[in-house]
Amino acid sequence: MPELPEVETIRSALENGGREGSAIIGLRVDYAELLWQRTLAVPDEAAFLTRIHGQVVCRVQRRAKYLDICLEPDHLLMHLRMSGDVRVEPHSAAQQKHDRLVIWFEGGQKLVFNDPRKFGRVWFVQDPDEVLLGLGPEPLAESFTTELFFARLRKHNRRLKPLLMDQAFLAGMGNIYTDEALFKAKLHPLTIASTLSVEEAEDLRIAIVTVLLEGVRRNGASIDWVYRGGSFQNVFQVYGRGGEFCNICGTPIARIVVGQRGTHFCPQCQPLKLPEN
DNA sequence: CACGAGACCTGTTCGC
DNA sequence: TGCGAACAGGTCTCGT
Repeated sequence: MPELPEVETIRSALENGGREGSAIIGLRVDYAELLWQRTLAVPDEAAFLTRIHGQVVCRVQRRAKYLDICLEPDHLLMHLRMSGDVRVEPHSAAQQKHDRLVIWFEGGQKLVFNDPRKFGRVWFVQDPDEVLLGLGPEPLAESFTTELFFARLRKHNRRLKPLLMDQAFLAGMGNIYTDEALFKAKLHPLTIASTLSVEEAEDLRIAIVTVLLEGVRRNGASIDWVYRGGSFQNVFQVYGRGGEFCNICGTPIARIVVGQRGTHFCPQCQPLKLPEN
């Protein structure tokens, strides 16, 4: 479930409390319980368990798809990868299948990292930059301007779909929002980035921001058994709609594989413009 | 530099 | 109904 809007939805719930009253600001860590070793990337388990005891949550931030739970003085960074999820519940709640890490707070609450596929990772570090340094621009930041985006696009002779999902190029886009943004910008996923005009770069930047903000507004997308109560899936234009008809022109939505990822687009609305000469 | 394949994992859905 | 194949919100590493 986790692209930028889904992670932002979780961040917001941890900071402000969702309808489940899941805010954790101000809570003090009693102890942590690591249920699957590989979930903790760094440091080693012993150091982690010792050092996190007594630390207090002061805020919860997000950078791209990373959740940054700011403790005093360290940071607990989480990446949900394909199937990770976070819950806040009373100590009395039963452990669930696929729970990988539990942070027990004083006062009766606990934070649980659950992840069926075990791809998710948690880092406990003093400086978040140790983990986040290689990330590209944050698409929802003021600094993500058309000028910046166009300049970066021009440097790559790569296809738009994999490039937009490259976290070093742009941080936070995943398979769903990339397909939806390319549809909104009327650009074929195989378009070579360096061939875009400034106008096309502007359209694409606006499409990316629009789609991400709509995702955040709808609390993300919920699909299949990985559910968090979002509703963005109800307004998908192309993602997961291969064979169905385009809402704009009625042409059947195509599904191809690009960079090992299912890629959905409308062949009519998003024609592939071959390079002149 | 750009790209494909394979790893890492479990669960659900599809096709015969 | 059953059973294996295909596929899933992500990222990393290796070989070409």
